[in-house]
Amino acid sequence: MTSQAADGPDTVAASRRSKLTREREQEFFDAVLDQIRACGYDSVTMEGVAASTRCSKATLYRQWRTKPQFVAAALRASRRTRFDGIDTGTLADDLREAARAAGAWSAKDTRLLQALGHAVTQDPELRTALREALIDPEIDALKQILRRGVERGEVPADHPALDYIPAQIFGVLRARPVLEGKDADPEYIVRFVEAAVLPTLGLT
Amino acid sequence: MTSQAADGPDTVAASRRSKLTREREQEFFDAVLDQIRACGYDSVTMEGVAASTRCSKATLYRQWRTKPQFVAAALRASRRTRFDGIDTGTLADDLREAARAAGAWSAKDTRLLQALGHAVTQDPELRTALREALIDPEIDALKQILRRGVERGEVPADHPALDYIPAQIFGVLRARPVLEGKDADPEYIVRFVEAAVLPTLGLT
DNA sequence: CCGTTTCGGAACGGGCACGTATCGATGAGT
DNA sequence: ACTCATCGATACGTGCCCGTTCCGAAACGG
Repeated sequence: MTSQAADGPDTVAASRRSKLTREREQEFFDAVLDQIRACGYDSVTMEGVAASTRCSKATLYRQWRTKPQFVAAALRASRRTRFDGIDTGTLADDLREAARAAGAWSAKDTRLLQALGHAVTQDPELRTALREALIDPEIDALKQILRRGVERGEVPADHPALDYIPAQIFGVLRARPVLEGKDADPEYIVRFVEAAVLPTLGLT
Repeated sequence: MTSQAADGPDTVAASRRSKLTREREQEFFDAVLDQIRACGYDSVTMEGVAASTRCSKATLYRQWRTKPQFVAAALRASRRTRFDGIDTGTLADDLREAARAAGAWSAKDTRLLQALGHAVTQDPELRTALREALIDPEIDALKQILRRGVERGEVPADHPALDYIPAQIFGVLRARPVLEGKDADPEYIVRFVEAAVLPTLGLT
């Protein structure tokens, strides 16, 4: 009893219209995202997710009306701040740190982005869910890093390359698997920042 | 008669095991690539292609055994050198020219790349067809531009940023639609090259 | 000019996945 | 201890698409 209450008293008391625990729900989300990474969005089936989590298809449809809504919920639940809260004091080190985080970040989420890349253009809800889960938080964090650098006077506010830096890092991250067939590891992306981004900004 | 012979006498005389003309074949290819851009790879159906080109499904299956093989053939047929043969004499202008070409290039082929992005990880034949049709030719042309610049002494051969330039341009090209929701037009990508790439290489 | 071949059209069998409905079992709340 | 909602399992109806097959019609080729 006491051990079960460790989940948090109000967690259960709070309006849970379902008997599924949060952990159980997260199993469904992990399963569907894993299958999307492996087989692509279209090839993922509710039946497959139900089978791999040993739950009933009916259960999934009771909680989420349809497959896109289910996937969107999974994305929203996996929303995490990954390289947020970086603040070393200098722009160069902040960017290096962000690059390192992005490199570690890359492997799984790049796959997810790739697999959802086209599905997202069809379903608006899926689109916003993906943006809010994987894209906007990181881009915003990056922009904040840059803004702090500008405020410290490390780089002029109207530096023409500033606007392109998020697209550059995101782009290179996603381009390497296509061009070289390897995932973009931290070493690769840090080296890129030091070789291309920092010199452009006049740092180092 | 004479006007029909304008197709080329040997074009017909050459071993065409099929009654389909090259132009007719290209209609099929254009149709399937258009549908892929519009609906994604998985959603494309042989029935849809047959209907939109007013041919029989049987005809498609007579020429190509299966859907991936058909799409791969379409990709191989659409293989074109886009920004090849650029040679202005200076590295900076070559890169500007390549950027302009890439910007015009982008709209349709970025969509195709996006739509095929995941399907390609499943089917090796599709993968090589896509690489040979859309990726390798452009990357090779870009590398040649850079190599000529090195040979002219405009940039040191061991410049650390050199290796990243193809990935940068490709990456930024594909990143903008995701981050900003607009296609990367020539103006955008040329501005990027001038703001970020050229300064990094020490070219003003 | 006539046989042969491939064309376009249509129907078919098979499989698969969506989303629904039914049914006993189980666990929570009173 | 009893009730009731939700669980997992399963079966079902529907629609879609693959790949095949059959059928005239039309176009080559000799």
